[in-house]
Formats: sequence, structure tokens, C-alpha cells
Amino acid sequence: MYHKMKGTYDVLPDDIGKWQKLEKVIKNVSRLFHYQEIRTPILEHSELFHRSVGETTDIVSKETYDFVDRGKRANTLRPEGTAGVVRSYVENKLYAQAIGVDKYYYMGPMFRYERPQKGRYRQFQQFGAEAFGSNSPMLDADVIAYAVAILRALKIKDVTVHLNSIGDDASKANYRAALLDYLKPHVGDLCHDCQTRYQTNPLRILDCKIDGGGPILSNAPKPLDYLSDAAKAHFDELTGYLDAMKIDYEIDKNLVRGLDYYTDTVFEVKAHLETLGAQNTILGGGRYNHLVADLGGPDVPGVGFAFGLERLMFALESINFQGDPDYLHLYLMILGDAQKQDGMAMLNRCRMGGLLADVDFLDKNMKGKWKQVEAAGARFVAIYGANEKEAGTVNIKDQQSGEEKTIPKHQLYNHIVAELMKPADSCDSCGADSCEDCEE
RNA sequence: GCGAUCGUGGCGAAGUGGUUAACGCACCGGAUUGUGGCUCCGGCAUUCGUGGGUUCGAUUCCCAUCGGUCGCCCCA
Repeated sequence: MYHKMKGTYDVLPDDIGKWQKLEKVIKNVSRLFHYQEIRTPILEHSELFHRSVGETTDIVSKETYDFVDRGKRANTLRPEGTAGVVRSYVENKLYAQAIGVDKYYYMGPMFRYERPQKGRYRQFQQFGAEAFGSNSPMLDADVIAYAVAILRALKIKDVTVHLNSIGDDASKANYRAALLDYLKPHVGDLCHDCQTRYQTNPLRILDCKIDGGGPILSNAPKPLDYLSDAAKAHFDELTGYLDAMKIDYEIDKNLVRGLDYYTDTVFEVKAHLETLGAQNTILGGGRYNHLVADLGGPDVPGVGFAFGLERLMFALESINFQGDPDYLHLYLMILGDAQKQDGMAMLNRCRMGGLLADVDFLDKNMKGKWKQVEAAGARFVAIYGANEKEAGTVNIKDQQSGEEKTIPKHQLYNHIVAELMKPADSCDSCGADSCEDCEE
């Protein structure tokens, strides 16, 4: 027996409806915000992630799926989406035809070699958006509003936007110097990881879970206090837009992000839901004004965010998110071998006309056949046996009303379409006469 | 990379160092061979993740291994 690889999972038919619905909602909101889908390869040269995400980040230093191919090239299964999108943007010179801002979204599998736990897998689905071509805080606000709109469309209500700015180049340099200066006498008191971070990535010491609440960090200088005039103006303008759009946010002076490419705005959205457990950050993002240039493109600024769909799905579970139900318009019950050819012909005609239809393939007894009908969840059952063939008719049973009638065989399709078109006091979503679950 | 915990049929779940491994759901057959959903009867694990050890005897004890789950780190 073969088993799925650690940290991977199968989406089975029982669950696929939820995934399809989730993807549909996300795509619909994306259209509202005028972001267009872009699909880039799952495989990229390893070098791309080292350059963009950062050599010293955990993602690149110990979590990538790397392999050498038959041509001796070093390849990596993408651990995140931004790098590939920026690579594509640069490689295809999309900036050259840009008249306004270019806004893209992507959705697909990402890979990180980690120990799986709640809401975290080795192969996971990520959705993300990237907007290129403007340093205006309006665009930061657009991206944040977009992220929040998706959550709202999914009816996830209890969320908080955490917001911070780590500043532009000048601010970052000033701040880094101030932070190093401040921490210098305290390095020995920091946790093991932070002592390493002091050398490699001092900003990340700010959101250390061990030292985070301690006195050393509470008194440490904060990026927000070292912003240049330009960076400060950028941040203030952004919060002004968020206020105007009535998007709730909280300024979190210790918020920094794990990827190296961010500049200025950084943000995360946290959900307060039991089901998420320790994984309560559902999305994160920020501005990256030098990434395009770093990857060989022109000096074009960008801003974006991403979220993991599995984690989002966990959040949705607690609010009873449902996919569109699976159903059939017609289930054809054929009785007797001699009727099978006619039956297949009828079935095909109904399908070509647009009906969702299926047939009984198993030669079971009547009990077994009706069990299949039940399992298929069809609105109408058409019974076609020797008696019907003789008379040129077919028996139609409406599973909703229990009504059964005999109609000429050739009217099967028209009859069902006519019945389906009849207005009914029923729930659009699930077909029931009255349905509290589906009411908005 | 580290820690905790679990692993019995399609699913849920009891159980014990001793020889038929409860029960529920689902499924299959029959009562009821052209109308199901109820009821009744019957069936459904040569076997307790895998490998090894202790023992007269292991699903039960020990070791290893693989896998699941949750947490740390990090992240989505």
C-alpha cells in the first residue's frame, strides 16, 4: 500500500465543494479590485529564492524543497509566490507596456519542508496578490482593502489588521544602527536565536517570541520612531486612507516580517478563532520597493500580500462555511438489458441539452437501485423498463414532491426542463422547501 | 531541528499476557425478483501500523521504525 507524503493531503469529493467555493469567492473579489490572475511555474531556479526571499531567512535556509535535475541545475519547488511573479514581471518586461499600475493575483501550491501541524502542510495552497508601479500609499491601502474584502466576502468577521512601517532605505539604515547600538550591551541576555539574529537580521529580534515581552525589547527603539520624513508621510497617508475606508487596524510597533524584501509598510491580519490554534495569522504582506530591481528589472515599486488557504479553511470551518451542494437533475433507472441502448440514448440527449444527469450502471435489485437514487441526490428519477419501452413512454418521479407520472419517451427532456423552470418556494442553494441554513 | 501524544474492519470505538477481537454506523444478502427511506433475519477484522525482542503463549510488555495529530521554532 502506498501512502501520501508527509505533510500532503488529498482533497476528496466530499470536501471539494468547499475548495471550489472558496476559490470562486476569492476570484470574484479579485475582479472587484481589478487584479488579474497570473500563473507562474511551481519550479524555479533555486537562485531566485535566495536572491529575493533572503539567504538567511528560515524559509530559504532550511525549508525549501531543493533538487538537482538531470541537467545538473539546482531547482526549488516554490516556497512562496512573490518571487515567481516578480521574476515573470521582469522577464516578460511587463513593466514596459504598463500604462497604469499592474495588479496580479495567483493561487496554487507552494512547498516548505517543515513539520506539519494545524493549518500547516508541506504542500499547501497559497493565494497572493502583487501590485507594481506605484509608491503611492493609495496602493498599499488598495492591497489591504482587497485582503480584508476577501475575508469579509467569506464572512470571517473577527479579524484585526496589524500595521507597521519599517521605513524606506534611509529610515532602515538609521534604525538598524540605532537598534544595534541599543542592543549591543544586552546581546548576552538575549535568547540563542536572537544572538544569531543580531548578526544576520537584527530587525527580527523585535518579534521574537522569547524576548518579545521582556524589558530589553520593550525599551528598544522602534522602526516607527526612525522613519524619514518621506516614510512618515507615506505611513500617515496610508492610515488616512484606511480610516476613510473604515478598515479597522492596529499599529503594531514590533511587527516585522520574516522575508527580507519588505520596505515601508508591513501588515498581518490575525483571526481570533479557536479552530486556528497557534496558527492565527491568516495573512501577511507589505511593500517591497526594491525587489523588482534586485531581480534585474527597472526600479519599480511593489506591494502585496499572501495567505494560506488551508489555514483560511480552518477559520471557515468554525463559521460553518459550505460549498455549493452536489446534485443531479435526473437519474435514469433502466430495468432490463433490452432497454439499455434506449436508455443511454435518452441520457445522452438530456445531457446534451444541459441537464445534469446520470444512470444506474449496476445490475442491482430494486432496493439497490433506489439506494443509488438516494445517494445520487437527483431531483427527478426516470424509470425505463420493458413496459415503458412497449408503450413508448417513460416514468418520471419528482423526488421533491413524490409525484409520479408517465409521459411519452421523447418528451423526457422537455418535461424535466419545464418542471425545473417552474417557480418554487424553495431555497436556491439547497433545493429544500425552506432552509434556515442557507439563509443569509 | 526539538517536544508531547496516538496508531484495532470503509468510518467511529471497546478490550485483554491465553487461544470465536465487543458494540455502533456504513456496506452486502434475504423477508420484499417494477418503487427505496421503517422493521426483522443473516453476512461483514485468519487479525489489532510495520519489523524485531521477551514469553509456553503478545493486539496487550519492551525496543526500533513508519505514519497521524498537536505544540516549539518559523511562517501562510
